[in-house]
Amino acid sequence: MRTALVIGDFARATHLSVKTLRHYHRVGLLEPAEVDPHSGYRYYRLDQIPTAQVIKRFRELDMPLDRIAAVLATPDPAARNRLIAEHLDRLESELARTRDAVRSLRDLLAGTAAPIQVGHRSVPATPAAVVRDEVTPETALSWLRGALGELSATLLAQGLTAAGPAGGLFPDVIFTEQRGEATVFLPCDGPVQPLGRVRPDVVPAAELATTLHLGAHHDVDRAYGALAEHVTRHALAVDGPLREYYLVGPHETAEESAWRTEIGWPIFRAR
Amino acid sequence: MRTALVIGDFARATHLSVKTLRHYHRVGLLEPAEVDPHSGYRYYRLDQIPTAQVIKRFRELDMPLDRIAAVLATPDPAARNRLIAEHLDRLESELARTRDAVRSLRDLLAGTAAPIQVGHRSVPATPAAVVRDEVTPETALSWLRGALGELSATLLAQGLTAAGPAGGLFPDVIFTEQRGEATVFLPCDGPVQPLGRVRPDVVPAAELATTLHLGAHHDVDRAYGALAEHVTRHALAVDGPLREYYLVGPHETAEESAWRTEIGWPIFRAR
DNA sequence: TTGCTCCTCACGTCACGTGAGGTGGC
DNA sequence: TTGCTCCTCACGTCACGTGAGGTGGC
Repeated sequence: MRTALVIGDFARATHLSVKTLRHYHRVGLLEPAEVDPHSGYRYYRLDQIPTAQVIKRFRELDMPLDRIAAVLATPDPAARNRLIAEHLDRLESELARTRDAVRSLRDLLAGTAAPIQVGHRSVPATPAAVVRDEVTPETALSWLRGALGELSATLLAQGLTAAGPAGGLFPDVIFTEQRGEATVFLPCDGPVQPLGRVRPDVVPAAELATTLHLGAHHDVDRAYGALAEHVTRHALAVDGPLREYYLVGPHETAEESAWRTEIGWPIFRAR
Repeated sequence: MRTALVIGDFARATHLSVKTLRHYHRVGLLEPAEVDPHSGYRYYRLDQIPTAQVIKRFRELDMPLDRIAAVLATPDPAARNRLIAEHLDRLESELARTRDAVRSLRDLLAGTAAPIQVGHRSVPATPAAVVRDEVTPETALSWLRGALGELSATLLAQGLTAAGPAGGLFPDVIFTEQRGEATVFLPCDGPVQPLGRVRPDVVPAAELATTLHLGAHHDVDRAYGALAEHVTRHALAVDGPLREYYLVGPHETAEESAWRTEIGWPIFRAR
């Protein structure tokens, strides 16, 4: 009992604030070794200091409290390391995103970005293999990567050939509501058999205002902005999903700077 | 009027959600060009798209909304760039912090960190030049840097010589309440004249449990934990500010890995 | 006229911090 | 006994998201 620490002592020992320690108790992340049932005083043991330090490190890495709890509750070191590695991966991709955002911000502010060319194009109805799923803007990119991979693999397995570049359909609600049902498709020269998430379907014909976006996908909003401006200025707006064609995409190369994406915005039929 | 966009169109054009746009209106960050007084409908102009894109980029860099508003309200490009550079600096130091935390976490989990040696030491009352300020754990390090610089410069200017390593006094409340009045001191061989934040004072004598912390300051909590454990286990605890001596510190080298800090925890007089 | 889009309002989320008002331990 | 430390409870912060209930525009 002489080695029990009241909350203030434990705060000094761990550099976690008293408020934080109470919060961790409330949510069950770090329970005091003993709580006086009368006074409510929390008592911590010395051997809880290392646990508190580990929690503190995870928080410095912005790991959510429930994930920290999950890590601490995982006794198997391999499974535990997997959870940690996952988080470090997430951190790293966030870091990459930050780097991209810095570069993109510099471009925007410097006004050095190339002006965006808008053209018009008619696409016919096209038989294709498709994957359809509920996505959010954050999950969209990795979902796209996986779905494109699955489509290519399925066509290959069924002896079919791609009859054009892969593409995607994104209904408005994805942008206004931050989630909705997106479609990726890969046109093919014969009917695909349903397998996994892959289904046969026909991508509808469309009249599109288009622009070509070069490089990584994270700053396509400039292309979208340019199309929106064009379509509005010329009073061409019409309902329908936004469309992307992956001329060079994640299924061809991991080198994002080499990607070429055609963005299409639905418009009135030109003639 | 034909070029006005309702909120959903503007969301599609900018990839900001409708909820987000309403929020930005509420807080005054991005006001619609027009609001119908009857229906409350928000109308945006095409030339607001670039502004929205800039805001989006800043948000991807986690800049707080009020700072973004400040940047947008700053017409002078130089002042504007200063605000942005400031934020990028903050980002960078956070990045460094993250890297440190990853390394430190690995050490903790691997258990490869060297065991921490605790000793006892008696320090006499010492005349010194001091700077005292309200600090929080986050601001502590940069405050320390500045105050140490000011102390060295002031002694030099007054023809005085440091009579020992610089140090700091940190009362309990800084750790339990996340803020409090800290003191940095630099012992000197004569009475310093008050100048700037610098005052003469006497650093009180103390009996200390001590340990030597090598390297950057961010993982001193391991040293604190070890001292807390030692002091508790041997029932030596006594009230008083925690103490640090910067044997090699930020005023000598910017290379954090070279820093040597003695951490002192007040204890009962040994004899 | 239908139904889609827009509106407001109140509340939720996450990880705490703030502060009031009060009790307990040495 | 004093005063410091502890307690709970309710509310605030930040940047939105959720969802109910209702109106407006084409």
